[in-house]
Amino acid sequence: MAEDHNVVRNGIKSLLEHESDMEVVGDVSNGVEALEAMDDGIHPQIVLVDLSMPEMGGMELIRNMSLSFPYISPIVLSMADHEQYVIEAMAAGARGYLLKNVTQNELVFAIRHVAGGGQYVCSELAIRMILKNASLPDLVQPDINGNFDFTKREMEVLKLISEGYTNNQIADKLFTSRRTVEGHRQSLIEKTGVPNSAALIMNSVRAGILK
Amino acid sequence: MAEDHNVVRNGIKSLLEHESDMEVVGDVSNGVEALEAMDDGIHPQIVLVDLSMPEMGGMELIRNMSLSFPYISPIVLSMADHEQYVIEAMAAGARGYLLKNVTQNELVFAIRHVAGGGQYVCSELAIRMILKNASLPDLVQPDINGNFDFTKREMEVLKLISEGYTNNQIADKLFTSRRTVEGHRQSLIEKTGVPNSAALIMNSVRAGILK
DNA sequence: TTTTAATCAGGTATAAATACGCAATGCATT
DNA sequence: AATGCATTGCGTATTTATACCTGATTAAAA
Repeated sequence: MAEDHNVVRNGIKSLLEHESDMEVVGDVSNGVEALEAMDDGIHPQIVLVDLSMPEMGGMELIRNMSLSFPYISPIVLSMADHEQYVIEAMAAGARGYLLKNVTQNELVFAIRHVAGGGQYVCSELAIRMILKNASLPDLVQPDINGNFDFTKREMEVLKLISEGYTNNQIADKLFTSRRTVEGHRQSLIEKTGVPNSAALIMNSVRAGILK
Repeated sequence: MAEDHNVVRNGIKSLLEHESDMEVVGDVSNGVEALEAMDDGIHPQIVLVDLSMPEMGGMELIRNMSLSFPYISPIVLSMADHEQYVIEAMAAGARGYLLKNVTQNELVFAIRHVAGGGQYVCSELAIRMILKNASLPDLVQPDINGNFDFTKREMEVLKLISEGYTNNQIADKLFTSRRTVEGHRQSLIEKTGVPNSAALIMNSVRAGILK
């Protein structure tokens, strides 16, 4: 555990020690101490990391850890419920992100889940982010899609083109002939009024047809 | 439980009955039967709902439930990992969404969490949706794609490629030779580790390099 | 100062895409 | 029954892209 508030640290510590399959092998109050402990051979499966700590904060600790000790999984345990932090932390190498108001059950589950190789964001944050970020695309895209009318087959071909497959490879995947795929490709290009496949992809992404 | 595959239903059922605080009070194989059971007075705290069922599917069941039995919490348990389904289901009134490949631990935790008034989306889906829909361009993608450092010239060429120009046309615009442009194009493709220009564009847009 | 990286450029060869014309099938709508 | 449309498929020709190789110049970094 890396957490600068003693009360919090000890509270969570005693909480976890009640779990028969968990053991707190070290607790430090900032990132520098955490790295020192790991250099000294303390290599836990999981490190619970607070974001705001003196000396070296949690984000920097995670970045350092993922370079030096990639097999140790950091889980952020923070009060900061800014969604950007979640993204940033996960990008930096965190395997989980928990708010400090999670229940004991969720904390324990998250630790086991990450220890088992999973990733976890606490449900409160996850739900909020999902409903917030995903509601727009759902409403916007159907409208944008309306302007183009690609057929099902053309959509399949379009997707495979965007993934870099050649006409021959696409033909194999769709169990049809190269010439047919060529036909679909051309019809895609004609419909979008674009000179070639690169521009077709660009256009389709902009129009929200490709994700 | 509302699930049309007997084996699945019975498997999960026996799984849950091992939990001392859980009891399966009814199991049906489609939405109509589920509503009938509730009309007959069977009012569980939680209903595990499969999306694809005959007669009445899970989505419709959830919509009906949230009108007639708002105090019963539906949790989707489905193989469908389309992200739109998550949004749709939650909007329809589901309090949770689980993929069928969740671990027993996660299933049990999710049920308790929802029973306690929370909402839950299984971590696999949650993580995927969060990282995908949030501002990937700035934070996540650079880490995933790693070695994206295109030079100024490469960026110019990349932009022109995305606009559909051929190597020759690009050469004219940049007052250089076709061969040089070809070189830049290849280096772009190599750096991104992608097979051709269409995939290059797709990748660059996703990474937020092209806008 | 040596080295690295970017930009430039040519050669050669193959693979792939683009452009055009043509036509049969199946499927749904009118 | 007829119409439109999607899907399928072939042939031919040209253009473009891709995959290798090579090397020169310049500017910045080690």
